[in-house]
Amino acid sequence: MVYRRTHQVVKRLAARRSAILTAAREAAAEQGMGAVQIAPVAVRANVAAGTVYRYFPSKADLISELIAEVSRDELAAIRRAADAAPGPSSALAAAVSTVAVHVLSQRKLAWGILAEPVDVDVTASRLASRREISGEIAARIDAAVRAGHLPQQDTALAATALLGALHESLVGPLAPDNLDDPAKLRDTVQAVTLLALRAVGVMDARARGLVVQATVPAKTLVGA
Amino acid sequence: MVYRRTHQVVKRLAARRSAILTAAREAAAEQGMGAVQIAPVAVRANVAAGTVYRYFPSKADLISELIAEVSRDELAAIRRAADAAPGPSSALAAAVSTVAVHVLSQRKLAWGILAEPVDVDVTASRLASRREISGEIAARIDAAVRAGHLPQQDTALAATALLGALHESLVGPLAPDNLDDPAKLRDTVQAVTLLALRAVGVMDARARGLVVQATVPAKTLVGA
DNA sequence: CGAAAAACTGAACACCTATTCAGACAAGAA
DNA sequence: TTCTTGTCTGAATAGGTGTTCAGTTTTTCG
Repeated sequence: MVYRRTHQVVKRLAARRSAILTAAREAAAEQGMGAVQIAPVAVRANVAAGTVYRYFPSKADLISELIAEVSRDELAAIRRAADAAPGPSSALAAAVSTVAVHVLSQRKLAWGILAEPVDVDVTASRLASRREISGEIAARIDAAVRAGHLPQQDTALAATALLGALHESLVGPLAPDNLDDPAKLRDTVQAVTLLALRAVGVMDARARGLVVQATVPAKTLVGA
Repeated sequence: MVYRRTHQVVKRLAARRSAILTAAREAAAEQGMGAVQIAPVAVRANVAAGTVYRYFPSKADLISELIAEVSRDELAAIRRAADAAPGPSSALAAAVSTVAVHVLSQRKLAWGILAEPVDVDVTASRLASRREISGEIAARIDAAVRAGHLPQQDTALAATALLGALHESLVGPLAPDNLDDPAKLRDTVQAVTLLALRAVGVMDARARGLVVQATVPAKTLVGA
């Protein structure tokens, strides 16, 4: 008489949950956060509207989890890129240009995660997301400072400022608009990376070198 | 039989319009854009809800005008500060630290104007506001470049990035929270101004000097 | 003053989408 | 198979706020 979830059911439940999240992510990536509405997302995920509520207590929770998921992916990418760099300064350069490239390649999604007005309260998860990414950048700046490559500074403030600069200039309302051209995109990534590195105190000449180093692998990856 | 507006009436109408805008601005400054709702604003301005619609076609128009108004004030302050500076580099420093001080002294309002989620569409006026301010900063960067104080660069992109850095680090969700302490506030303004100047290519040592110069008048003004 | 025009009022309306829930359906145990 | 528990459905509900508009007050002018 005890009803126990069979393995098959557990798998189906997980798949559904994931399908809903994916549907939400796709909607956000295609049309922005505004398009993440329960009914359309449910249709996209092949479930009824009510079903969504068996997996997420509320729309706010759904979006929060979406934000957390994207944020995890982003953080992992940043770490991978930075850890592969030869030293602290180029690790910082790699981290920054990774953020730039990612943000640019998913502009709608990035804007949605970061700043797009949403009708439900997602401040907490947005805050958490920023904390994670900013913390990682701060750690990289700190490493470069400790290595004597950068002047002493408030690394948390600097990291936040860098991210603000990247976001506003790349996905903000004043962002350049012809970034579909790969060459233009690369130039823009290099330009903002250069600004970021100089901001924390890398000398102009050295910064230019780091930027090129950090961008080349990105290019080859895209080409591969 | 032709009804013509008497001078007195014209004045009263203008006063009402202004009262409504002021009410909206106060609400935004105290509790954020979310508090700018027709009914409460009407109460604050001592009119009925319906009356608001005799002055503004829609809530979106009301908020748009609020944004434009604040933006005009801001732009004027930036120009004043920059024009009073002795040279292009210190004009840039003055412009940047003016933005920083203003944003910090009206944090809720700034956040509302810049990035707070609003239920109506205000993208157009936010865009215009950003364009104005960013254009002004870009012009100042350009002047410094032409004077040979800064390396050649995409000044529009740089200006946008600088503003993003200021906003995110000063009124974003990760902004430091104990900025009511004047000393801490001054340090923060100086820190972000320093980041901004270095970002566009000012040498560290020179940047530090400019920052101090640009911040001292601000301090004395506050004290006056 | 009295008529006409404008301005104002505020309660009622409209709209939109998240959320609910009673009934239908599927899956496990006996 | 049959009973029970779990899951799904989707139409109906709920709640909140921008907007309207018929009626009231104020203003102009002969």
